[in-house]
Amino acid sequence: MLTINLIREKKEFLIERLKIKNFNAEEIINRILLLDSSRREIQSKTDLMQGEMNRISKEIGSLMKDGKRDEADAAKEKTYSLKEEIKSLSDKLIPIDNELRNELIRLPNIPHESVAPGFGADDNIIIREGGVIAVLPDGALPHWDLIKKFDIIDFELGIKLTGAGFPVYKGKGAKLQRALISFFLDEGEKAGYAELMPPILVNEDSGFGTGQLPDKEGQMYHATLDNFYLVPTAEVPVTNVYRDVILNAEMLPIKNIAYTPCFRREAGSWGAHVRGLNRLHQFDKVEIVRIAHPDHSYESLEEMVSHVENLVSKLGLPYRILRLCGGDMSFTSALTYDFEVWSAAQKRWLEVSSVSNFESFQANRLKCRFKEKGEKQTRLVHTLNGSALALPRIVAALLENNQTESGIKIPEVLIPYTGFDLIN
RNA sequence: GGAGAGAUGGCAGAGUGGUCGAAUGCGGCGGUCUCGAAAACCGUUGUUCGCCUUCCGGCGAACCGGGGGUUCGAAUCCCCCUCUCUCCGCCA
Repeated sequence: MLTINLIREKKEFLIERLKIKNFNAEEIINRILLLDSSRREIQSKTDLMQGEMNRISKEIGSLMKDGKRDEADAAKEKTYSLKEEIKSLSDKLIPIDNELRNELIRLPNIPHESVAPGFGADDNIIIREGGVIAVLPDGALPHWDLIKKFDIIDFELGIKLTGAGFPVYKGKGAKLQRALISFFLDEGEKAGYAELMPPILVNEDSGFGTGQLPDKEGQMYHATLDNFYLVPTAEVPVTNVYRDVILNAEMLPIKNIAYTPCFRREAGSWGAHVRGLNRLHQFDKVEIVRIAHPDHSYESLEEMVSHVENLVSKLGLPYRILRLCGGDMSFTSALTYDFEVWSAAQKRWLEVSSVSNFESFQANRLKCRFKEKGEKQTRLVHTLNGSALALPRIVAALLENNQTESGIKIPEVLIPYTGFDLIN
């Protein structure tokens, strides 16, 4: 959610910038400014009247104390009409406040100045590539055949237990999951991220804080009996740790890392390219989250990108980093880098991480602020997060890229975690 | 699941209708003292909104779990909701 101050001060700038996200904000912003000015007008009036009311009430109090009943009664007379006016004014304020809020949450975050215009994946800009794209031998298999061949992930069994998109990991497949999670967490810890293991069910306030609610509720599984949502990413519980919190500037940046399973309904997004591990309803992911000082959040973003880059290169996967164009960025993001790894048998790039700076957009919803030492004024923090990393497509790429005649070779860095160096 | 108790400022904890935004203690910040520190003493100490102000700031309103009500006036009375704790039951 953008702050009302920014909208008041930089209307034209906002309208221009939001065009980069292919969003026409003019109408909404005009409506917001109109609502805002009537809100303030009513607020000023009611404040004045309420002040008068408070004065009279105090007066009545002291008159009563002095036993001047008649004068007190006369003062009471004065309050009746005043009270009615206040009531009718504040009744007017309620729908205005509600509409203002509803309009405010419809505005997407403004893209960073480096974000290029565009409509989709084709307009994203490759900013860096790394690793070597291996040439596979004849007869190389896509990962959905490999997992059957080695019996390490069972989709049919998952369908029996739950439904499509809930695979069962078996044997070395299960152990590979554990190994990757531990590896990612350990690398994060080395880079100074403090680990959290949060709940994977969250309440409505948390869903609102990070921007999943109210608009994207169809993407989350909803436990209606208790009104909890299954987390689509650890971003939700971890970022909400800092909801309604005022931090000291010296505490920034806060760096957290968390592993959680992630649950996504993916309603309507099933189509081509979703075979095997490419898209699941439940998957594992390690997420890094930062709460940063607004003056330094882009340094944080760069550090997070380097961290993720380090992970994929340690795993020996060919990768590329994209800066998303305006049209491909999420509603809440100001700048997003996507990481893709090369899937040798599918011959396509698979997205394995998305690292974003939300600037103060989430912080404003979360009411996460900080105070500079000695300052009275609070400011909104910047929030950032990134996958480091999401497992399924990493596994897909590892299986496909590392297949040999004798089996699938485990990357060097994972062997201490798996305890084996070959899946065969 | 059954029975009871409670929710007050960063924390602890008073306050049952009239200067209560809220006693007191702790903590935090500033100062005195000190070579320095501790102790002691003095001062200060929340958030949001609105109006005014070039800055510092000033004035007003709201906030005592959330929402509604009674009243000239509510932390205090009434109703609803949420959450927490204790005991019993069940249980990884």
